[in-house]
Amino acid sequence: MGTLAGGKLKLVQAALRLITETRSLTSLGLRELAREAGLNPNTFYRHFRNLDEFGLQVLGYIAEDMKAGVRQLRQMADSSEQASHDTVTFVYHYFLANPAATTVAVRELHGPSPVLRQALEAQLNASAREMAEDILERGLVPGVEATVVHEISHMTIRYILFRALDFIEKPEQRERIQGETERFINRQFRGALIESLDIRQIPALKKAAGP
Amino acid sequence: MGTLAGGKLKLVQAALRLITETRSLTSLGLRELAREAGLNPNTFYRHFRNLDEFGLQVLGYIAEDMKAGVRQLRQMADSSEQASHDTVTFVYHYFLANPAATTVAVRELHGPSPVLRQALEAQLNASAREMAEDILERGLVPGVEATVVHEISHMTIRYILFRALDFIEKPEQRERIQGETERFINRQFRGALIESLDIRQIPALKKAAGP
DNA sequence: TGTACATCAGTGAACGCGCGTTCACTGATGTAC
DNA sequence: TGTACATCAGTGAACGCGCGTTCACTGATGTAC
Repeated sequence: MGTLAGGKLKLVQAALRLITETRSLTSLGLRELAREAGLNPNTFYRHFRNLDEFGLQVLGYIAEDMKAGVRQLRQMADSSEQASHDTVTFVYHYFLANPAATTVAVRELHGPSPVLRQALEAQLNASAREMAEDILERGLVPGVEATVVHEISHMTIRYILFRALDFIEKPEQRERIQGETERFINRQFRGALIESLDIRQIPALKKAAGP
Repeated sequence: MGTLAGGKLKLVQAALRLITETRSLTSLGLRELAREAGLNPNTFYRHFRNLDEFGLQVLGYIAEDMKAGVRQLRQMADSSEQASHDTVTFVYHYFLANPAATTVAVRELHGPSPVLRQALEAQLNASAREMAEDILERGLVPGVEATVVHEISHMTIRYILFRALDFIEKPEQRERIQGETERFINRQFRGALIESLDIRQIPALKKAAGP
């Protein structure tokens, strides 16, 4: 929030309240938002020029919140071996605590508004970069090139995000989803490790993994 | 198509024409569809009870089409080492040739209609199962357990799908996206291969990959 | 082969509704002198 | 410290529009006897 106050804040919060399992940010109407915020429809125009501008503000609000989450994450997970487990646990708990923000991100990343898509993409890329730099600084995966770490981070961020909806909506599958996500990450990095080695050092892999 | 004819077919085709970069299946209106199909709005009700039922029919239409594509895919890619490259090439070319169908799938998989989400999920699961069985029958990844092959297939299908939109919309990035997808698949299977080995056989991996 | 009837795709007019947007207005808060 | 004015968030009424839906009707095709 920070810079947001008064009616502006009320409208943004109304959006987060209205976004549920079956609603996306883009589908919210001006009158609907004003109603939920307890304001006159016209008041919307005092703060935003149109619904696209409003969407961007909501995204900004969410991004700020997520950055705080990431900063918090950086301080824990100091054991190398448990890093992926801890990270995944943390991120999914964050999603669970912020279902509206998460739903917005998932829906709009492939949604119909190019403006919002682009803004979200930029935010995800920033998160991926941060994650990669963190991994590199800590030396969590020695032997894997920096560009590859960045590529895998990029994939991982997106993978986690698009499993987040199921994680939120289907409690009975949470354990399974979390396990799959951890295996996903570990396989990516281990697979990358092999790529970087001279494969002929490892007889058992020769046949299957190719040159 | 097959069972579809006349006005029913016209409406479904109108939907595929209307779905572009900025429109999703759920966002189409009854009057809009009828207009595009050159029919009276009421004619819609002669064929569908409501828009949800219509959406399911469109999904069915698309699924039939995709199944034909998969059957075609099964007949090629007989070289083990080139399997992932060939498959990825084929699938992305299919997406490029059917942009509307692809866009529908991506958007609605995380879209606002639970009915459509569930239907799409079932179709993706079926595709993943088929892919896994194909890999197992051909013995493309010896040493990886069947359940793991299924899990990776499941992930791969989703990964490819959600990169499909970028692939379609950003021609200058196609080569990069395809390369990343191939590396994604190879890393998954190679990572899985290591998991299944006794890690102490491979000194170079000991430190990094953990117990 | 002809007649009577049912089925079915499609039409045109009309409905009530919620939407985004505009206009003129109010009252509170801040600023200049 | 007081007065005059500008700025700003919020209001209420009204607009035109496209939407989903209903009704009564038409004409073609299929079916029974």
